Amino acid sequence: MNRTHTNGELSLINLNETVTLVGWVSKRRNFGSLVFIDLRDRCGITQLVFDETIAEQITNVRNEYIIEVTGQVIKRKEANDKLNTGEIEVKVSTVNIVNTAQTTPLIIADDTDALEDTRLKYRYLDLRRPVMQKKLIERAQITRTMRRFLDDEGFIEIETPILAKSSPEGARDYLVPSRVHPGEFYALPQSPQLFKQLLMVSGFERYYQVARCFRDEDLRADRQLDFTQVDMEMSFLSEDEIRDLVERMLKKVMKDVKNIDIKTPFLKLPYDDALNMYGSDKPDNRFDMKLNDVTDIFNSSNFKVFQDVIISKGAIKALVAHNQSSRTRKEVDKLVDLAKKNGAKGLVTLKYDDTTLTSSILKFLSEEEISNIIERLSLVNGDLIMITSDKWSIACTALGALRSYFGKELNLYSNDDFSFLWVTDFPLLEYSEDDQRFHAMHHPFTLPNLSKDELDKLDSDPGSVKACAYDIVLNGYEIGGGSLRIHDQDMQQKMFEVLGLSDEAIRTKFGYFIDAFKYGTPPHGGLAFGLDRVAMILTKSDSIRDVIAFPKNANAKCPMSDAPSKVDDIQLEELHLNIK
RNA sequence: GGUCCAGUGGUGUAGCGGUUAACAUGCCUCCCUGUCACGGAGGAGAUCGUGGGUUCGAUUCCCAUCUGGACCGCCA
Repeated sequence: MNRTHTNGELSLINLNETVTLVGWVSKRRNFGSLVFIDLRDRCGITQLVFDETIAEQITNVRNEYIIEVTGQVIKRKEANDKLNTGEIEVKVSTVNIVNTAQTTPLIIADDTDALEDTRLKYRYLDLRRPVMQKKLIERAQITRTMRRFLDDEGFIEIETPILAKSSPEGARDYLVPSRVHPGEFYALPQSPQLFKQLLMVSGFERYYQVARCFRDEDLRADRQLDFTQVDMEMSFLSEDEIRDLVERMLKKVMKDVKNIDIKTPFLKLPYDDALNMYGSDKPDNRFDMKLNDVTDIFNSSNFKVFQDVIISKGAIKALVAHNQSSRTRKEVDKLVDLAKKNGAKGLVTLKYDDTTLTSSILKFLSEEEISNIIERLSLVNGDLIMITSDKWSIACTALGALRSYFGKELNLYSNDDFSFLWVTDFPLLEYSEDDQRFHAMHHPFTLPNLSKDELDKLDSDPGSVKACAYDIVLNGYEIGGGSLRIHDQDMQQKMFEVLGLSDEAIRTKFGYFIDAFKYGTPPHGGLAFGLDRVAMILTKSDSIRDVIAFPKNANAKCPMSDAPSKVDDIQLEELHLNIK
């Protein structure tokens, strides 16, 4: 096609030029012998004018037809300042209908009224909407900027296998049956973790990959079955050096993609502080409203609930919401439900009006406790106080959920703000009541923050050991995480033991990995970004699905292609599979 | 696995024991030379997700089921 311009670029500079445009008919406005058509392509919209000499030729043209037109660029009588091309229009002299279109099941416009289910079923039409195109284009800009930055910093882009070995620690694996080896399976990678560490053993020093990863777990607004990580690994760098490099990369991304200058270095918040202050290991610090610890106030409380927690060495945490004391019983009950949903056994609420505390539990509290609360929480009239008591981490996260709720409900932050921070000093291990053993909080290759002669702490008090691990958080989302890795084979062996893996299990699952460490493994570490989440936040989308071209729905299905689907018996037979 | 919410013309919603099932938009026909969410006149289009129950009567109430969404569990 001989188009001379896209639909987003013509302006008064092109006045009187003869141009040829192609595109989709976005809208037609008919005045009988005078017709306007908004012609759309990925670059924008240009208004076409058909006068009485040619209007007849397009009487059958409908929305989403593709037409090719040639005409003269003329100045509009009245400009449309909503369009880049709003000062001009093209007076059409010849028109060619390139293709017709049925009426679309959804309106191809930014403010379509279709529900997401319909949009996903006709995703190819949904993606025609300029707003969706902008999101995917912005995502591509993010990836491009990251690639360029990493290339410039001496990173090598290396692809690792999609068909890999199953290592059932962590998320559930997607399995792929082997035709050649009956009864054996590949696993799709949850991340390229082991491969990238082996690339460090190989001596590439700096690796990255825009890697597809797969986890067979239930979906959420910010979680898909297959997703993309910008995966990086580096040798001979300290934690601080890695974080510095990542900060420079994000600074460049924010500048190139959003034209926003962000401040570096980012705030570094140890895990314990994040939980204590924000009730989350991925705090949104665009607004303040911090949690308060009030455990000591109730050290000798007569209130049974608090007593029990004191005895079991739990914590009592309080959250204060200003100007919320007028909430109705029903509204407060909603808050209690929200706290319970997030792990709390209950929630005590108090109101502070006319310099007086009121609450259903007031009768259990001493004068001293009451005055201590007022002082500790610096209460002012109109405050609503929420207190919960439990195991430290549960008390924190339950109130953290309430904090998030208020942040959103009361518009305590602006969506134009982008607040990055690091969460550091994660616990190395967390105890699983279900399995009666410790699990790696990050993964089993994370370097414990211990000197070599402190290693016995892994046996004596494993829960207290911190990891050389760090998450990068943006506006309350974990957008990336990483760690220094174990590079010493004895240490790695020790880790596996602590995690309760038998020698045999270690051998079959990670034998090749352990072996590699015998041949001179450099100190190394890295980080992986959740590209989808980064794109979601930067494009101000509500769901990760908006920045993925063809996502699955919450039920792990593709409404468009209907995947997953049944397969032929012959295929199953070839794969030596029987479906029960 | 669990909790909550929603299924009504193509699309998005209203109605919530008796309605000619309403509105917006889209679609079709006609009129219109300055619109850009064009305007005007007319028209077609819905077994109210499915199955059962209560009732003289169910789109409306109840139960089950299916579908979709949010969240919890889960996501090293």
